[in-house]
Amino acid sequence: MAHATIRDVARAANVSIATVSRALNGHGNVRANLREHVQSVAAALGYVPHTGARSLSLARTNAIGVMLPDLHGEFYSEALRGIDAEASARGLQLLLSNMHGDQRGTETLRFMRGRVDALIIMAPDIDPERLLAHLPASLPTVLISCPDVSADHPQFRIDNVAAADAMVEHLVASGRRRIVHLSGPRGNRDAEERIAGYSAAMTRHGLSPRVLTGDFEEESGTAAAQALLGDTERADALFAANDMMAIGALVVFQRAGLSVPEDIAVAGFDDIPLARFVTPALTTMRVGIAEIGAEAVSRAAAILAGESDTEIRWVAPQIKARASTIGGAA
Amino acid sequence: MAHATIRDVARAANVSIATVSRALNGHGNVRANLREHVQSVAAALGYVPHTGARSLSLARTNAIGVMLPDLHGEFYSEALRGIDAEASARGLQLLLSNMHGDQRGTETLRFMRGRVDALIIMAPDIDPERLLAHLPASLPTVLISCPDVSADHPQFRIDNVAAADAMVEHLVASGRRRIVHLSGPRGNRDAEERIAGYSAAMTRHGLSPRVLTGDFEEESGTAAAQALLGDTERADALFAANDMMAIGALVVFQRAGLSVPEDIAVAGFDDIPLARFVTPALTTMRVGIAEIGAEAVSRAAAILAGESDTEIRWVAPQIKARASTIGGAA
DNA sequence: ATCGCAAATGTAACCGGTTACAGCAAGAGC
DNA sequence: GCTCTTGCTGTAACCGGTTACATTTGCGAT
Repeated sequence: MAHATIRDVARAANVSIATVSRALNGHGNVRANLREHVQSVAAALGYVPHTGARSLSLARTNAIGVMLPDLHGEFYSEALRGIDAEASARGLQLLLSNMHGDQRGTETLRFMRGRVDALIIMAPDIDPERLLAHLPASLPTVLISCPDVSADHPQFRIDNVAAADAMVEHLVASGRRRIVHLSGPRGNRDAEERIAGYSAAMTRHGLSPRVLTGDFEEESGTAAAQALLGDTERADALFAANDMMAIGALVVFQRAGLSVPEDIAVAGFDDIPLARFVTPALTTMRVGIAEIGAEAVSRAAAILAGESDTEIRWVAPQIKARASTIGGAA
Repeated sequence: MAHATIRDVARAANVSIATVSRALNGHGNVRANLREHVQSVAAALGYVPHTGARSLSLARTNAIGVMLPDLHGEFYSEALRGIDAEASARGLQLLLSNMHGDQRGTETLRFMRGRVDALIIMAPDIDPERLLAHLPASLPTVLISCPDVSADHPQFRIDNVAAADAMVEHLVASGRRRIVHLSGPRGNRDAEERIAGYSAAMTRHGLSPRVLTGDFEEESGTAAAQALLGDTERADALFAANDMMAIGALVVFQRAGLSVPEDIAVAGFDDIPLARFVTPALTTMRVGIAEIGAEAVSRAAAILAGESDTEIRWVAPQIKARASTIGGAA
């Protein structure tokens, strides 16, 4: 049996649809016993309002669209967790759409029009023109770690340059010299900035930068570590641009009989939950992506409430120095 | 500026809204050059169809509602990842709604009516009457690990009893006798069934069951391990009802100077990605929740395509014996 | 030029709600 | 008893699309 509509309720209760709407939405100007009658009829029919229709006439959906690259690995899952926590606290639903690496993904943004009140986009490796072309005109949109496409949108930007620089400082301070960087994919904003910060710090210390290119997946950490094992003069530190690559490398080093951090230090980036649990615990830069996600929802909600916000909010990652870089497992 | 509507396009192109609709949706019966004209006008105006309105008249949303307990910990994140992968492969969007432990969460199901074509519900600790009361009548709904409320819905059920039994067998086979079970919260279906399987196997071997009650969170693993450390005759194996509790306990044991698995074996349940990475790697039961999530989407899609499906599909977890229970770190 | 028919286009109803405005009844004030 | 308010209820327009059906157009055949 199909769902009952407001007209079915009106007919069964012998009132007009306007009255049903008012009675069920608590609009005050309905006689008390009539209101109760309508409510009981609605309950008896198992009436549930059609949210789609409702939001069409209200021009309000109580939903936020979320666009992420993918859900692989803990990083974006953590982001989504933070978004979700804040959204449900505010009674908002989430409409999810992942780009899965392919640039076509932006087109799914079109399908969000009319279904959401605001948008949260996290897309570090999207083509700027593409993003700009698909960015909806009349929808509050919070950008997290996206290319610079507009000064009109509230943004979160991670200070990758300073953070990567700080990580090199940490490694140099603990006596490392041959520090290799395993980067994320070219074209990814976070990846490029981390390379820049790494290179600047290396150069400042008179060390020569060496960058291997990875793709943020565990396997590319595995591959990079195997490559390093073959070197005649082996690196004494590997700084990976995210935690999963660092962990992939860590496992390979240990399996090859090297001890971490004595033979080689390993550091990551992001501080995903997993980082604390590997042995030795992984040194990394804490980004706090779940908190950023939650805050993004708050900013979107504030804009919906009428505030204006075009601020670029900078996030400064914090170093988490753990056993994978600081020797003497004291 | 507000978004352009189909009427704006029609006016600007000097045609009727019907023609615009047909031209943009590729309905064939539009003169070729008129179609192009309409398309260029639409592009010039930055017209994007209002998906909400579209799905109201089509009675089709191309979205699936997903209801999970929460996104804490990797288990449900993995489930969502599987669901998401299959959904985007099929061009479906996901509308997310978490219950966050409180039973009120089911009410958010109401807000899904009219917004989604089908529903996937994973709710091992929901009150059956509540679930039944809020289960929408006319929406394909796939249940994963839910209480028995209906024979009319496609379901996935995890064979927790057999799996917990098998884990006890594994521990007994490796010489353990004082095997303690750290359960999930009372009222949670998975938790109760794992207790049952554990108890049955223990009794069969003439061993006395001992169950500590946890809540599936890491902290309750920590607490349980601390409690066990105080025992005079200490347990020689801890079988936790999920991986996070097992890992919490593992850390405490090691910090207290015990060696795992020599002094005490530790086993979990779920095989979350993290389980492979702790040291020693965690023995666990692989549920394959991401695959289940993906399959749930496929079943929902099949029902939407007209198939009928009221099958209860049983999932048999596979044991992953790793170093946390099998001695001799060979 | 006229007719017939197929193809293209327009008109209007519909999806399921909300709400401005109109209508109506009852009570207050004279 | 009559008018004026006040407050409840109903009618109908609207949100932005789709599409059945009616109408117009274009073209070939006569």
